[in-house]
Amino acid sequence: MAAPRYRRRKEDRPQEITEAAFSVFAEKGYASARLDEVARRAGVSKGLLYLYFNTKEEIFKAVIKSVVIRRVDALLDAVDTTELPSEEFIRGPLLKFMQGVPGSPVAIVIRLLISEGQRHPDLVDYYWDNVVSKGLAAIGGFIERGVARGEFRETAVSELPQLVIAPMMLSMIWRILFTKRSLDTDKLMETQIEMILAYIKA
Amino acid sequence: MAAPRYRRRKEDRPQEITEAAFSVFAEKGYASARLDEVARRAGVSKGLLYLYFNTKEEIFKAVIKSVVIRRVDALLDAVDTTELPSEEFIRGPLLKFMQGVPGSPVAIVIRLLISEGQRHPDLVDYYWDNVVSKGLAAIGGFIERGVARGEFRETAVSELPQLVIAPMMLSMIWRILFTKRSLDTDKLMETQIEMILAYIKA
DNA sequence: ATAGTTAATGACTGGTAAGTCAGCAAGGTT
DNA sequence: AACCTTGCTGACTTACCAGTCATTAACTAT
Repeated sequence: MAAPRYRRRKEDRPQEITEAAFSVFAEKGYASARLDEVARRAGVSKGLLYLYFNTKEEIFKAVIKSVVIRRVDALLDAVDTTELPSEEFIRGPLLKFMQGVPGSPVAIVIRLLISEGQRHPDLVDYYWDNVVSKGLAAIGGFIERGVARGEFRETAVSELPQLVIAPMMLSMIWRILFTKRSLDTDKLMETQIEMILAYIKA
Repeated sequence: MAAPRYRRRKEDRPQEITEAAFSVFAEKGYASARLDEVARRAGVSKGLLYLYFNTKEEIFKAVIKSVVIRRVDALLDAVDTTELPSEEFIRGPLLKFMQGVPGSPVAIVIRLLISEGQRHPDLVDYYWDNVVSKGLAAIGGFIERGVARGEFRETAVSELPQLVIAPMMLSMIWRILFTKRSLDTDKLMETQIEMILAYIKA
């Protein structure tokens, strides 16, 4: 007896589709991504996509959200529960976290958002609410905690946690555009951290 | 006698077309931009586009190049000819230049390159050669000059001029994605400059 | 004026890809 | 085994848009 031509796996399909879609969007961007290609990589027919999602845009949003949902909480928890002095936490776990971002799926999401954000403002809001605002608040709050403890002095950095992540952003863009040209992105971020610490230390 | 339906203006057309195309690409991105719309905004027929350019891609490249060609040289000249001490030049003209970038067409070009760069590597090379490598070399060389003069000490910053422009990159991305959320991008860049100067001053 | 040159038009074509749907078959039910 | 439900298929439809080209008309030269 022949193997069945397909298996019914209702539970697994959505994730398989979003994973395939992520890889296609990552390579092609939203507009140039072909749903036929998504279906092919997911090992299903194109029609099946439309049983789980209504439009290409809906697939896109599901992809973004599926990537965002993971990860961020790890950092937030660490910030809340760490026993380390502020300076050591910043030099250690925070720096390591930042250094991991440019090579992670988050970088691809950022690129997709930069490209398509204007036409999907609700997605941008979602990303803001779940990643950016939380992340910045965590870093900012952490610095303020250091100030309250007398470890740091009061500087503009308290209100500009973006300074901490700026080299991370540049590293992401660099990798997207200038893979060929070498740049020690780890050292870039490390140096920024050293500079900030030297600047704010009491 | 009736006004003519159109005027023949061979000299002006290419620029008019690239300006119209820039505005459409800025709003829609490359893939979603419609050449009918470009023609409409340029006040010409679609067929005319193809008398001056062979493909949509060629128009895109002309747009990028037309924006890049301007501007950069101003900074480079200033770097070469300034009489100011390094620290004052960095605090003054260099900071002002950087603060102007996120609101300029350069920011839109960056967005287009982030979106489309993977499929137009020659454009990325062009941008690298004419903007990024020159700009970074100028900043890096300027810092090294300060070191040579004894104004600055030797630090990792000499090999990482990207640190200077990182907040500028973040500011561009911020404006693209999070226009609604306020951020004092001028102060962000200013603080970074202060921090770097404090860090590298002899 | 007249003829010649070429900038410019706009209806058309061909290819492409999102989205549809009638039928099929996997797997459960009795 | 016969029947039913529904996950799944893939050929099809429809709309759109980059790129074409036969035609028109603005300008030039004589």
